[in-house]
Amino acid sequence: MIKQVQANYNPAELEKRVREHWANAEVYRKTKELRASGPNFYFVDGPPYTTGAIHLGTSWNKTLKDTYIRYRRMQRYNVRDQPGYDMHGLPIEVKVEQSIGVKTKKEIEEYGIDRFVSTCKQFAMDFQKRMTEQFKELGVWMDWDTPYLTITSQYVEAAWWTLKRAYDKELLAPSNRVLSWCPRCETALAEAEIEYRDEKDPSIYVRFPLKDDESTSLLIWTTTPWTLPGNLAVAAHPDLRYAKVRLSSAEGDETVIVLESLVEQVGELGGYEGYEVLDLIEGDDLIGMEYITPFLGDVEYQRQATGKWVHRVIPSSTVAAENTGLVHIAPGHGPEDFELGKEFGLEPFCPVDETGRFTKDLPVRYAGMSVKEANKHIIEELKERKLMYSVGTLTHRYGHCWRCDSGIIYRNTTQWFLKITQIKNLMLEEIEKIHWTPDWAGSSREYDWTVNARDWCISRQRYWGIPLPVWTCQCGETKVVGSITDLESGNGYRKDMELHRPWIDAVTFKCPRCSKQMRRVPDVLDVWFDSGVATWAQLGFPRSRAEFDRWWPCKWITEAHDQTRGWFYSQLAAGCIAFDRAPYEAVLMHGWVLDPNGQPMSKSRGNVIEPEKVIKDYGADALRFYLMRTNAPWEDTSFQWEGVKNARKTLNILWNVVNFATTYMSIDSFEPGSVSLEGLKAALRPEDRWMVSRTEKMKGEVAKFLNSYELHKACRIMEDFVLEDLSRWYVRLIRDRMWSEKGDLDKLAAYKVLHEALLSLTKVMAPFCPHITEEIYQHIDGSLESVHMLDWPGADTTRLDERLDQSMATVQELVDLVTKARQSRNIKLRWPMKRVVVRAANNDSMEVMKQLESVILSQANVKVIEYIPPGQEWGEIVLNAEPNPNAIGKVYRQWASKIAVLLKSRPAKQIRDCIEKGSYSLGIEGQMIKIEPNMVSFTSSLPPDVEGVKFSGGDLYMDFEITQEIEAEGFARELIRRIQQMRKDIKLNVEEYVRVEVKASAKLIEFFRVWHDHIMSETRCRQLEFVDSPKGDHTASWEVEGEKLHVSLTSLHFKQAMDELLTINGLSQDGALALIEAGHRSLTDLRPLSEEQIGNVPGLPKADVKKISHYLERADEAIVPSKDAAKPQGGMAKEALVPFLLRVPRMNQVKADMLYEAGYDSIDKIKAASKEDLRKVKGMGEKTVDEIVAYASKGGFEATIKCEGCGALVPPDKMTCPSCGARVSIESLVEEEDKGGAHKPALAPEAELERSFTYLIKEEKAERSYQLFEKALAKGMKGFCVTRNYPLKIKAKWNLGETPILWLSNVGKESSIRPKDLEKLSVSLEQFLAQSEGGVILLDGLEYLITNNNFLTVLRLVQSLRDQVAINRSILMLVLNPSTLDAHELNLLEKEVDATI
RNA sequence: GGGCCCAUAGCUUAGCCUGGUUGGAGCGCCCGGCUGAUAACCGGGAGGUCAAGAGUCCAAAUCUCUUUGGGCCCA
Repeated sequence: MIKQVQANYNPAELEKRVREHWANAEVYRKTKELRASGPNFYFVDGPPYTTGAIHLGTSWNKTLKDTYIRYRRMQRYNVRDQPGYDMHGLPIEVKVEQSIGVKTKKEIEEYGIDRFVSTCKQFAMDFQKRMTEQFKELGVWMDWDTPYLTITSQYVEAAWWTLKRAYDKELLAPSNRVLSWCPRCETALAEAEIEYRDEKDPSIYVRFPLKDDESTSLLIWTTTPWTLPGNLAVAAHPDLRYAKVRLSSAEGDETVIVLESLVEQVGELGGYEGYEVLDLIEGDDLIGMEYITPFLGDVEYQRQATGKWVHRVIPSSTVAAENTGLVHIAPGHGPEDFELGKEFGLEPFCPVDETGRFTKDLPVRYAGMSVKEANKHIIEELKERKLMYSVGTLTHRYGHCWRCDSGIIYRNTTQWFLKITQIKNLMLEEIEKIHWTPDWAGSSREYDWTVNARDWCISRQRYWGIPLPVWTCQCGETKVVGSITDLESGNGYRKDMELHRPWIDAVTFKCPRCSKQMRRVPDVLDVWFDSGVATWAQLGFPRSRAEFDRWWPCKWITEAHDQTRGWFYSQLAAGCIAFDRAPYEAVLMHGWVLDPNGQPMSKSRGNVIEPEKVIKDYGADALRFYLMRTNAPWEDTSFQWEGVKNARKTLNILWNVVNFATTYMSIDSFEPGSVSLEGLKAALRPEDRWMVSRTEKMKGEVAKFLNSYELHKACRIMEDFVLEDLSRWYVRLIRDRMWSEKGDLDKLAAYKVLHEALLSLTKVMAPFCPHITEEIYQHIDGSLESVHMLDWPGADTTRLDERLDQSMATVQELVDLVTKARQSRNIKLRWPMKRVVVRAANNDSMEVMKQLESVILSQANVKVIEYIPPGQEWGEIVLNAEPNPNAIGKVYRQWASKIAVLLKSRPAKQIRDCIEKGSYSLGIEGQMIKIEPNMVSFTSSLPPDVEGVKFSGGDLYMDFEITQEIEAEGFARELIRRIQQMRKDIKLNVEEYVRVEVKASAKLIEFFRVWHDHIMSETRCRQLEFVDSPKGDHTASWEVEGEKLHVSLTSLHFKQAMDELLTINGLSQDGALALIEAGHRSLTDLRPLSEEQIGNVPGLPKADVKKISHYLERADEAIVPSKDAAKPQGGMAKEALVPFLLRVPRMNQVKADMLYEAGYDSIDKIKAASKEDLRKVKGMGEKTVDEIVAYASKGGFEATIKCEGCGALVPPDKMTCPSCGARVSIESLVEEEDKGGAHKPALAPEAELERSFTYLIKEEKAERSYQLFEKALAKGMKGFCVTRNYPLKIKAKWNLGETPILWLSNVGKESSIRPKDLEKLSVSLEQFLAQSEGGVILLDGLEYLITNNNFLTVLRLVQSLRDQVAINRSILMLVLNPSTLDAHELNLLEKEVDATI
């Protein structure tokens, strides 16, 4: 069944409602169950890190995931969608440190590792919950109830198992190396944990004097002075040429060795003006040269250091031709230095402790000083000791700890490594097997990163992480625990123990070799390793294999490009270690959401835009649509509010189209399932077939782009479909058809096509915008509980019609051209155009035009289309022959002017035809004159008022000739517009009456006379006169289409008098006007008049005369309202009731009898019964009860059904069609009913409305109210309807007879009342109440009045109306959509009325 | 310093792979229309050295190279 949607698209409310529906009906669970038997699709969620609220990038990430999960489900895949959270690691430790106010590891240990770790866990859990809520707000469907968390024992076990695998394959081993180190966190860092940013550092050139010749120095360059105490060698490139050079200046000279090519540069830097190359030395020959290291005297280690290469020049081909070409080597302070040191037997001397301070290996003046601090002291000291050649500063990129931002240092320690270098080739092969989108994400980026990868240091000297499962013994024995079972043999193991530090540290093993105690290496794992095992950890592997065998490996993942070094990599490495293959098969690498200026969003920049804010303002669907529409997924998106706004606008237009469709379809009770497109084939207009074709094309393209991950293109296809095809074209074309007779096939065809288009769009859009599509689906179909349970709609290529598509494009172009031409000539679309002439480019295009002629006629507002067959000229084009006197004169001299005259007088076409064939001849004075092509040129001119233009279908001529009729109507409208403008200018009340005097040409006045009445009614004019000199309150002159208009306008000041007179109950507007025009402008004026005198007022309707007298007599009588009438008790005979009951789905004779015997002897009683009540009746099952309630609340007992066989109407108490005898089928209503959830309207307790009562009827959409109203009317009561709906629609839908309908609208027509004008509304209502003793008023749309005024004002109106109703023994029904008010207001309203329904 | 990606109107972008009339849209701006989708909707207009430079070609937004700026990932 088609249900009309709410008039306005309100995403906040809609999305909340949809999510409630999902929750209440357990739609997510049911959808998964529906697909349980489909092919498996293992999706793995890259776990976000639980350290803050989600940002827009996370929103995009989850949106992409959700979209594809939904899409795959629609394709019937059984998708595994467990969300994950990454919950260990330094970031959380840092946050917790801040919250408990500690800074160092020492302080943490004082605080207690157990307390610290518990706090970390709590912190992570809190954020996990918070983030989950935010993801739900986005409409993401994942298995939120059972996420995988990296902190569970199951997860830890999987990580351990993986490390054990690595150990067994000799890929896990401790190693002493120089690594990046964070001095604040006091732990080693992996490459992935270092962030680079610009920083200023000293840039110093230092003299290393040669041992054999201290007057000559090697010049080295460094940005880290603090590494100089650790210097053990200098590296030179063996293949480059160096120079020994004397640098000189006025102040002295010195001799240094630097790279030859850098001599000049170095000299300048040292402030020298001249230089002399003393010797050129090949790098090779420098090798072995001994120098004096700067801290030789001070540092015990340096003095003691032994080795062939200590304090000598060593060769290295990594030395670059920069700075001096000589590189200071400190093997304890740099990875490359370390490697070189290993090669040349230099120990990694590292006088720096874990907090980044110098150790006691250095003299007291440095010991205990942080290296950063030491820099300036070292610089000073080197200056004093004349070893400093030059000091400067340099801005360069320097590594920082990813969490605390401290500058990293390099230290030499022993850490545990995964030997990536040994499995690199396998990893590279696997990268090539994975399907990457875009392909360079894999072939370039991931490949490049992996090629350069080094062994992965996975040990961290911290607390909150997966414990390194390595136990060691003093004797050197090592044990790696690969499972909880392995752990059970340890001392201190307790069942189900917490596997985190410090608890795990208590577990020890007896060494199998020496029987001493083995203790755990106290490190925890690099948190980047955690997520690497996600694909098997979440399946419970290795503890259980079943899930693993069923799902693994993962089919698809999607994350941002920063995960190249992150999750893409960690999974690849872990997978290759554990299973010798990549754990995922396909990757979509997406971009980042940058701020509006293209900068990454970060707290430190202060440019973070929160997704919640965006959702609050525009809705999750708009945000999702924006994110996916704006860019290719793999490109960064610079976030723009405008973009989201625009997305919302698109959705709004879609909503409006749906509103349009459902309005008419629901009025006509259109059943899309009752007809097929094939069945309607004969009734389809060309534009319908066009729409059908467009729909199929759209479906196919969306699928195509989804498959290629070009979501932006898919979104644009859908957007174009909504805006261009539906809203701007098809809806425009079919609008008129909506108003034709019910059951008209032509209309039915439009309904069906529009419905099909909307349903198809809803389906393909469902993965992108899950909320709005759900709401639309439930209104236009709703046969399943959710749009997300539907199958993906394949495109029906047999319905494609490329040619028609092309034709329509041509027609659209034509209409556009006409619109454009109208605009440039200032001819409005509402002035019909006399004709257009199409000169078709070919037969095909002429056919096209003819086929779609009706479209052109209506959309271009043209009276006639004329066609000129291809190849022919339009007969009305005038061809002119223009003689060229110059050319003619040269040949025929004296005859030239005569020839010219003759040429002009002959038919130009004939001349041209002959010339085209060869030549044209004239005879003058017996001479044959031959006209050569150069002697004449041709011009063509169009008839007056015709404009010609080329278009893709040929040539188009538009005839703008304005006939008398067109002109008359046009000018009348112009005058109306001018008068209305003048009314506005003097700020006249829109309801005030005026007198208008017009001076214009005789022609215009003639036109105006034709339209006289129309002009008056459109402008609330009581007197329209044509005079020579218009006079009045306000005069103006206008120039319209070359005509002069002088208009004067005078307010008749009727408004106030009208208002006063209309307080007379029942007095008509015309009556009031008549009184005023007769000079009776107030109630006081009327009092002295006799009934006869009143009767003599010209133009006063007889009925009004009575009302006035009545009013004058009644004065202030008070009538006490009676509220005590008993409610009706209508029982029905069993035989009468049962047939009604039998129409309820699931009902049968036995059940119906039982119901009756249980006391439900009337329809009303059944309607009033709650589910609980009905359940008490013996034999009533839950499902049956649900059906009864659903049936009753949908008005089933009152509804007729259209017979599928013959179309006749079947009354509500019949099961067979009275006309053809076919049995009607009743479908279950329960599913639809459940959907609304919270807002189920209360059922009307009685069928009869009580006189003198005011009712408040709470309905989402006024249905029941109108039924009650109809009933009251049927009993002969006079009715009065006030509604914000369009009156004709109401009339079409309900049988209201001649009942007056007052339209609440800002349109400003006579039959309408502006919603702000409560005064007028109350006057009209009171008037009705007074004139019809015992009438019934339906006031539909109370919320509209409330939003346009304020609540209390409306409440006062309700009070006064209620009293009037009671006095007049009438009935007032106030219809209200309860969801638009808050509870408090609703309460107040309910107090004021006599009964609430 | 290296790898990858990006650069088109004030903003967001299509077109580039496969070179070819006048580089399309949307938003914003200006002007207008409609008032039976109306807290909407529709039309028109102005606005572009296609980041800069060089090359290939009859022809370059498109292909190639260089430079500049931005993003990510690394040294």
